[in-house]
Amino acid sequence: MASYDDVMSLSVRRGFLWPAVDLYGGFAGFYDYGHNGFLMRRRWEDLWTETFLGLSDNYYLIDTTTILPEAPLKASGHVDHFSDLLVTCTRCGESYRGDQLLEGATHEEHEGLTPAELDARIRELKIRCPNCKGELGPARPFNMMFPLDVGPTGKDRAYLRPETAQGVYLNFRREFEALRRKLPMGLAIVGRAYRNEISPRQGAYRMREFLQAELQIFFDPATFGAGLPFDAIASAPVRIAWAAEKNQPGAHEIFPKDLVASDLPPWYVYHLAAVQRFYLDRLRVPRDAFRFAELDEKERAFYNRIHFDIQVKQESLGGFKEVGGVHYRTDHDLKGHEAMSHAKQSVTFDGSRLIPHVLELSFGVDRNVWALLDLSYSKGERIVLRLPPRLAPVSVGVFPLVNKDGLPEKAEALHVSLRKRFAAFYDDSGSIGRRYARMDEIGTPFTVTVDHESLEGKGVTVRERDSQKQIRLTESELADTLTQLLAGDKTFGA
RNA sequence: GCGUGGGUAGUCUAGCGGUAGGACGUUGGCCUUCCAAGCCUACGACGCGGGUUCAACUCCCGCCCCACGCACCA
Repeated sequence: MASYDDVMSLSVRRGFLWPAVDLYGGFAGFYDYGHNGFLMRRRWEDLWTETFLGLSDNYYLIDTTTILPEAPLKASGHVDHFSDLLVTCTRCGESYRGDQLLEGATHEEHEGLTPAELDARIRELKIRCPNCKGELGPARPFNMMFPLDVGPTGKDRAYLRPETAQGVYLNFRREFEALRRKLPMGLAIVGRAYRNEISPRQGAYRMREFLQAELQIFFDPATFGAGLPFDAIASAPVRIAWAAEKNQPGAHEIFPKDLVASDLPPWYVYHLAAVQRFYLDRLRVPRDAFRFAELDEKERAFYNRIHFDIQVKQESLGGFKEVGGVHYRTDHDLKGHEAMSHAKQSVTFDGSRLIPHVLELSFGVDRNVWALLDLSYSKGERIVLRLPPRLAPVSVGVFPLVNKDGLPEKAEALHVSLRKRFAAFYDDSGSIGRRYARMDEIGTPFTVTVDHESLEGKGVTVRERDSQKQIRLTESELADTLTQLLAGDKTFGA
């Protein structure tokens, strides 16, 4: 059980994460990673990449610009749907979205109005503040995207990308050609995205600059399901909370075939199972702390036909919180870019001509890092970060038992040799217990101690973080055994 | 953005209109044969800006930042 302050305090103290620019009082919505946070994050990204690119031989990482001109973001719908006109009540100060006020009054859709047009309509319809009946102030544009003026004249309107996905869609045709016209084709980006959140909150949970890891899978809906090894996931139930239950704490355990029976496409269910396996098996998230939460039609974006959030239960954030999503975006994005750019996005594959559909596996990297810090945090006599070994910033700590009799020299030599294969860290400061405690706090799974017996060729001790138990290994077997322990191929003490 | 509460070393915290104290951590040393021991040593803070005052960390104003609630989160 970790409170928000527990996680943040450890993060700051041990070099994981802290508010950016705090020298100048901070900068809301922006966080910096320290040395351990960066290592842990990179290990998460590596594991993510290995897992999801591993779903197919035709899935790859690409990297695209973080600044996009206006046109593609108009095509994607972000310029119109990500920008709202806000109207503030002059009496009670409450703010409303202009289009929603008009819709409430006329039951018609109102999009693309200028601020002046909206003001005129509000006067015409005599709309008052729904909260206090006060007079409404002038409309002002609010854009969730950060606008930029590119070039010397500043006339080329551009934005920081609000999601990495568009970079993939813009490169679909190039990659389809370069990857020799095969479907399904997967293109992933791990990179930064930017949203001008109205009120950033809860540390790394809602930030204005954040990292996404997104895999866009392009496929033919007619054949995608048949090409997937559905049997491989059929026996494991998937944890689901339906839209109506999202404020309840639990989840149903539903077998894949029953999800298909409830109208989800087999290929969609297959990917839910793959995502769940990533969380439960690779990230070692406790089963009851993981679920998919369905979004109903009102909640999901207009282009998503099917949308389940990936949620992880975090004490520090007050329960199940979104860390990613599985989105069936249909052919919305490619169609939009075709219409705007006039560049054909349809392709011929297996004898049929189509604009591929897209399944997006989307993950907030910072949110995932935070969730793992939260879940790993355990506090007894001392704080222990029970990270999965793959994610720990340091894999092996190396210590001399005492600082005399040549033990430091021997331990340092061992450290130098272990460094070639592991993220190893040497420490001879303070007592041995203190050094174990320091390693526990950053989640180092194993520590090796050189003692007097080591000088006599009787090996070294290896301590396991979670059990605090020790075994003695000869120096010749040490490296291979550590490799097996870290990979989970061997159980400690066995 | 609105409301409530808050901001003192790296972390946690005491305090006062007049020299800012502690604990833990960190540094260096002594000691030490396995889990934050002990002794010595050193480093280290009043979020920012303005005002009142002989004097402001303390009172007043503005801003920034944080948590929580509301709103927002295509």
